[in-house]
Amino acid sequence: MVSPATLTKPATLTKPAAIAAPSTPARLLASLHAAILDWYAVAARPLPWRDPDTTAWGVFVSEVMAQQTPVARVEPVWREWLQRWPTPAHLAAAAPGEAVRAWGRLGYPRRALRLHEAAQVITERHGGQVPAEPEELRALPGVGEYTAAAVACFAFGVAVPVVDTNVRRVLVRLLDGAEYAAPSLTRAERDLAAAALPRDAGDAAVWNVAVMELGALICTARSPRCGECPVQDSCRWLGAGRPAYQGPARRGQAWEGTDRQARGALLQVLRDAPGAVDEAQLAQAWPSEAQRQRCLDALVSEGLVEPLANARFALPGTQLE
DNA sequence: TACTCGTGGGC
DNA sequence: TGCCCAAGAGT
Repeated sequence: MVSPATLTKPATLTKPAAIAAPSTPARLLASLHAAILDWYAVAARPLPWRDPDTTAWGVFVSEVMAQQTPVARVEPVWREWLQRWPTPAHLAAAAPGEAVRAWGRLGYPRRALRLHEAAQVITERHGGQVPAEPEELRALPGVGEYTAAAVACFAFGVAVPVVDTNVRRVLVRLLDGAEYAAPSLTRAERDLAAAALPRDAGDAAVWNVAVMELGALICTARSPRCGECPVQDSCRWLGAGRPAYQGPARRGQAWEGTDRQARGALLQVLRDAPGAVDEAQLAQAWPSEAQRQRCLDALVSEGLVEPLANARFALPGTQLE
């Protein structure tokens, strides 16, 4: 394989690399592979979607649910979904509002809607089978670069780099010596992840999930357990004395009084009601009228809420007679 | 690119 | 205790 560092581009298109991709010697890379794969073999959590019997659909659902949501919270909801909708066709046949309701409190409920849309596309255009190629997966609603790679790799064994927030943090600490990765995924990080991928396809699939697991359990964002890390002796960040992050300041997510809080309150009312709700019930959940109207309009236009007659509302396709 | 989009647990 | 952040995607 050609080292990314040897690829040449016109100077005008070359951006400064957030990560100075070190041309990691093959010998060091091999020892990192062995240490992390060995660690994963004994430390991996028994997540149900890692079971060899789990279908590609099960993997797909788990990856969408885990977007920005801790996996510990995903597990019980995932079990309910797979029992209720064991194939894409089962979900596609359900009302979209039922997907939103069954999403529960995982957050970002538009993911439930997109998962429902993806199930319809898979059913109608892919013969009910989750596609195996990253490019086909990427075309499905709610599937971005990460999820496409994750499903291709974990469900079908396709040897592509899988780069999530855990992988980014592990690689930047281990190989670049920084505490945190840049705010957004850079070209240099993609190159680094590709260069770090084991050549053996079988090892590559396990490597991806193993690095993710290392980031989730050991190389955590807040309080990394460096003393338990299988590659602590090779870590540039630890070796440098764990220097503090020097990049652009991360802005916190405002919450109190935001539209996100309002939308969450409104949708909770609709999730918890068996059928339609009226204006008064929504007003009780969010008294500010202007903001309530704005958020309700947005929820309707996004397809998360269905307006009914007489100023009543319901989850889409779920209103009772 | 920068911003929006939920929710809850750990430190 | 409040703040940070979690297997990102869409615009």
